[in-house]
Amino acid sequence: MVEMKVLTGQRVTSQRRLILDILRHSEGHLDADELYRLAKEREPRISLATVYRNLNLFKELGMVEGRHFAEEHHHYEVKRKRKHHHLICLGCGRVVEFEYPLTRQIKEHISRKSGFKVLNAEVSMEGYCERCRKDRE
Amino acid sequence: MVEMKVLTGQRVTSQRRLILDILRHSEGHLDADELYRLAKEREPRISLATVYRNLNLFKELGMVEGRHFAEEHHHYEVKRKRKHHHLICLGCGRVVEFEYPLTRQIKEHISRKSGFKVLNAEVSMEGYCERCRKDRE
DNA sequence: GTCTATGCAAACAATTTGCACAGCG
DNA sequence: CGCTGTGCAAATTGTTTGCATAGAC
Repeated sequence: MVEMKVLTGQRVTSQRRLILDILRHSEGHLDADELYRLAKEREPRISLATVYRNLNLFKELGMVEGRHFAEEHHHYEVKRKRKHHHLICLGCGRVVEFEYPLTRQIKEHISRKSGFKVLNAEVSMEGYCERCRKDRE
Repeated sequence: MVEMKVLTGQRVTSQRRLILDILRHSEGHLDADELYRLAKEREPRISLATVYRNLNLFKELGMVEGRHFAEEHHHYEVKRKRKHHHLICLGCGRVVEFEYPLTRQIKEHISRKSGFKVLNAEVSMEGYCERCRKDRE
């Protein structure tokens, strides 16, 4: 199982396969509880503790990232190769991803000014999505 | 008291003055607990509930913003006029602010592509600060 | 004096942990 | 068949709430 390559040393259990599978097919933005709900549909005996334990494991292994968006949105997403940013709708809470090459120049500028070694840069934008914008009129 | 102007309708209590004062003099990045600790130094009878209640009040009034940085950093900061971004040190957790004019072009580009009405854009970068970088060698 | 804000303790919500058993390797 | 992962329930942590009293206006 190719996707399990990262689990070296760790055991590949049905629960772990299930959790990863859900994350992979979920457009990437789920909180622990939604994930638990979805997992129970397929495997009713799974426990919430297992979901948390494995999310933490996957984070440590670098397969999954936790994100804390503005107020009350703790999400998890599978790491992908292409770096992407986030758009958060203030109306419905929906999170949309977008790609944008955050220019090397910005990072270099900041590194120079701050003394930080910048590894990672992420933009998040807030606003209203098309649907919510219409609803607000 | 000029700084209290925003508290229209609300009462100006010693606790509220204290909390705002601490936030204002703290370089802006504190979590609820640190704030509580600092407040108790000056006013030992203050309660944690009061800290939370007032942080929420200040947020509603738009005087203070809550931020959730990568893993386990729920901070509050007083809103200032100049828009700024954040640099988070993966070593020591320190948060440093920087200014950078996030060009209107980026926002417009995104708005067009996504249908979102973008109100707000923020960059956060992760890396290692000068000190931690040296420690890691 | 009235009515909002506070302290305290109890309630809640989200996440973590201890233990005995299940099941991967 | 040994040892890691799981389910369950209890523990912990972060935040909110109800109630009687203090104190701003």
